[in-house]
Amino acid sequence: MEDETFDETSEGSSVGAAQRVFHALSSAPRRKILAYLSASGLTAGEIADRFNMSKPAVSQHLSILETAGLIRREKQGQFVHYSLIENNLVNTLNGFVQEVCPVGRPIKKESQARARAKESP
Amino acid sequence: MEDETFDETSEGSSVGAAQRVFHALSSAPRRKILAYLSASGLTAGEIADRFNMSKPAVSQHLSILETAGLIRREKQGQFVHYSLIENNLVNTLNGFVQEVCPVGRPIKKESQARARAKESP
DNA sequence: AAGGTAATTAGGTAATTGCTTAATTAACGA
DNA sequence: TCGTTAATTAAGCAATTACCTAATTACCTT
Repeated sequence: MEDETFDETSEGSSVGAAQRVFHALSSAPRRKILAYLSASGLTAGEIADRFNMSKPAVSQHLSILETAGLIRREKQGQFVHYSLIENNLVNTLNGFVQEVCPVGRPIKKESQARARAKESP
Repeated sequence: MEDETFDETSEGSSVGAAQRVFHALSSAPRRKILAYLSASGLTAGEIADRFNMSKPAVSQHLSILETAGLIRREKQGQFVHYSLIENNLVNTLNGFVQEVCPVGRPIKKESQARARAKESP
């Protein structure tokens, strides 16, 4: 059993990757940050400017997203540049859906339906 | 703009569907419940038996999952039968991934890869 | 109607979250 | 080297969460 997705109730080890990802996604500001980064990489300051929230607060959100493996941090001079790592998000969510809705059926169909809807409006 | 996914920062109305789903998923016990229900419907008691947690605690988790539209509650005599609603989960997660990783590309590919992996081991 | 079981609601508490402001670290430019 | 800007770390606080036990509601059986 190479599960890991649901075993994080057991107190044995640290928090588990899936738990980190789902926790990261449970916050509206953090999802909003992901959405911003999906368009282009941004510095911490540029991200903070888009929120009614102190810079340190945004910085914490960024660190949670980074720990979850959803974004990447790159120091460039005095700026810190953040960008999206799509893979972990897609793998985790998809893995979970596969677990809960056995076989790829539902999400594949939905995904295709949505793709069609976007192509032909 | 019929977004709604990221607008829940605005204090206008109540909590927003996506927020409820993501919050519901941020808890390991709740994800575990969904996994149990993916195999078959269960009564509240049968679910509680699978956890080292009081019945009322499990009941709360069930109510959060129900409010998020992820599970369905059906009273059958003195028992309460719970079962999965796949649609909301799939729609929300997929919608979010579409938002963050534009066009259906990544999750569709991943989904297919995983489906293949399960079919031919 | 009485007693038993299933489940939820109510009330309380310790731990965690999500922010704030102040202090610190690091890099740039004159 | 000094002042400025970018970003994080630190410290503190109000509000929320996640659980518990006790009480309640609903239904079934006799």
